[in-house]
Amino acid sequence: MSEPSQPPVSPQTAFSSATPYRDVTCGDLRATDAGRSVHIAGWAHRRRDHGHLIFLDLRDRYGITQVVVDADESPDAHAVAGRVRNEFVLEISGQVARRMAGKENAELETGEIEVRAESVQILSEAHTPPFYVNEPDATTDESLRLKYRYLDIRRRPMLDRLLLRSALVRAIRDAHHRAGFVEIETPILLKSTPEGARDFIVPSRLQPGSVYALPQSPQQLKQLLMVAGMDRYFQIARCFRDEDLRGDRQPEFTQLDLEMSFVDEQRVMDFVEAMIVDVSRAVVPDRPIQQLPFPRIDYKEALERFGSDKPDLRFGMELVDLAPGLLAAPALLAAPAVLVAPALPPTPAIGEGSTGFRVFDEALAAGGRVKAIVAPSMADASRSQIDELVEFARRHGARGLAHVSVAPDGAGHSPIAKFLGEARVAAIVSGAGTKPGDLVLICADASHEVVADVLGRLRQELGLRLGLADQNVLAYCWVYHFPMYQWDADRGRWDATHNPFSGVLPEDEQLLVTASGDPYKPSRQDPAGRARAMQYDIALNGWELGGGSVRINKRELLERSFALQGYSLERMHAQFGGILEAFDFGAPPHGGIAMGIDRWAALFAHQTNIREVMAFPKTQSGTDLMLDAPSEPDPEQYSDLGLRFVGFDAAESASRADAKE
RNA sequence: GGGCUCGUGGUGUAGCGGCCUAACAUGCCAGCCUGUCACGCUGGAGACCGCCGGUUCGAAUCCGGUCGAGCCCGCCA
Repeated sequence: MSEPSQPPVSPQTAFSSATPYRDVTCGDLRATDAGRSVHIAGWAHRRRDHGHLIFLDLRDRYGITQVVVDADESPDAHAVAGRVRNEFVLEISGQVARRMAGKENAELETGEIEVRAESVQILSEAHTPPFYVNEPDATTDESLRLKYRYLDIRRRPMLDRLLLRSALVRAIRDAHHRAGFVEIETPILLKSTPEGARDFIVPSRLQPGSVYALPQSPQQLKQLLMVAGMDRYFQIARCFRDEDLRGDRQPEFTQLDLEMSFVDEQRVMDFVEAMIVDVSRAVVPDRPIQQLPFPRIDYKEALERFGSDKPDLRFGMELVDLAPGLLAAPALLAAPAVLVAPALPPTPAIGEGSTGFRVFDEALAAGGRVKAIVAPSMADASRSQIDELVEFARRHGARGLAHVSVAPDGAGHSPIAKFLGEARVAAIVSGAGTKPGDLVLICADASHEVVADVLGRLRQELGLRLGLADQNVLAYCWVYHFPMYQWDADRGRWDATHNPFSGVLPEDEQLLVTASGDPYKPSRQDPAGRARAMQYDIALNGWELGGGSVRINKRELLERSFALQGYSLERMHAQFGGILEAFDFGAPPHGGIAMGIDRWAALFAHQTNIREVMAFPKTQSGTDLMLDAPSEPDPEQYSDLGLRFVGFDAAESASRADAKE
């Protein structure tokens, strides 16, 4: 084998920072350089004019160097320096000198020296910037920052985040090359896929009437690369989804996409985990990883304990099932040892018991749950704070949110105590594992999903609000064994929860059948609803960082799975013919993952918003304020494409027409 | 598609029915200043309060609409 593992190092690429305009950068000079004659260039960060003496702070990406212009030493340079304003681009030549004793600036890397200017040349003048380029901490309206992003990037915080992102991508590449992965680009002009997010569409000029779609991810292509025998592939891939934006979602974003052949779930997770550890240690060496190996949590357990499939493990506050204690309470007053054990899913034997509170009883009778989280030290929450939490719960589908506050003496107090009675309130206080001063927040609903979702979101929100999460810790965890499908009642079929090609756990393979016996007549009662996928998500500090699966590589199984998802054979071939045919030519077992680089970079940079780690992001309404995109196309562009612009919807067109009259 | 918040000199904020001929800080312009580093001192210019309409004797301030930005729900296999 003659596979080059490392590219040869060319001496030409060890490129010095010297250029015709400079010998050194603004971050290079130290005390040992005193006496050197240097050329240096950069932006005027700040000017301090003392009359005969002018100080210029010269800035570039690498640092800031103080330049002194003395009217006696160099009158010409002094005259030019008098005209300099902030953000002018300058080229300066002079002598490096140690600063006078006591005048060093410990804040600057170059603070021991200064450049005594012999000449100052203005390479480019500059308007007064629309915000403070030289005060990086000054709060600035984000739309201004986006409109003048090139100025925002001159500031240290944005610059540092882009450098961090560059380091992240580099570390990812290094880790993959070390493990024998091949980096391969896949097309941006692709074919539309019917499922999932809305596609961005690009009309074809050479095939009038046809369109390309931009990839939502290179999913099928990476599987084809496995069929092609590439064995280990990765890519830093740009992906596109035409959905509404959020702080953690942009219409175009970057994924680390990888796929491996001859693997099972464990093997993929093992590699990805090792890669993540390497990358984290390389990029943010000061941030401790909470637990190694990463916890691997079954999907059902994650919902049961944390109410989330991307739990933030930096703090506890796990969900507690109150039903057993409530139902048992009147008879025997407390059995906390049993109640604390959180993880096991089954609801207690219901039917005869009552909690005394109708809302709880109805939820349980309908097969639902009564669960709680304990908010530490929130017993003294004000009425309006509680109301806000109730409102939060309602917004996420709960009908309400009950609470019990624990007094200093350990007694529980609650507006619903009159229904529950003392014994049951005591059962909640002890069963939930409270301490005096805690607040128990209780959600009951006929739907376990609603209870989990509401309490999971409350947990995350309160965990951050109460400062329970260590901002420095990286708590990675795996969540795996997701259900294969969820029932789509509107369309009467099963939807892949993740990816239509995800494989089923071998022991659940026999569940991929319908109750009706006809594979093309799925129903809610199908055993398929219980099937678990070879699917795993990686979460970091409560964010979904990525997800993947081991794929189905057997044609027969793929057809069964697609049938459950409502695909006739014809439609399956129309949509996925290429990959299906490929599978007939020998597809190895394979699996992989895709991870959100933007989110990863944001978390590394302590940001809650991926725009902060993107050079040129779009606003929430999908516009680029700097370039003013999107914009109306030229009519000629339509005719080339065989398109005609029919305008906005009827109502809007009418109102526009009215406006013109 | 929906809910909430915000929009006042270049920037960040204050003002929230008459005291506003709109305040403060910073920036900008001019002058002075030989050791500053958020230099300092003196003086000056700069906003009709996002836009449109309404209520009122009177609107930056209240109401409606609209535009823009943000957060959230829906959406995001």
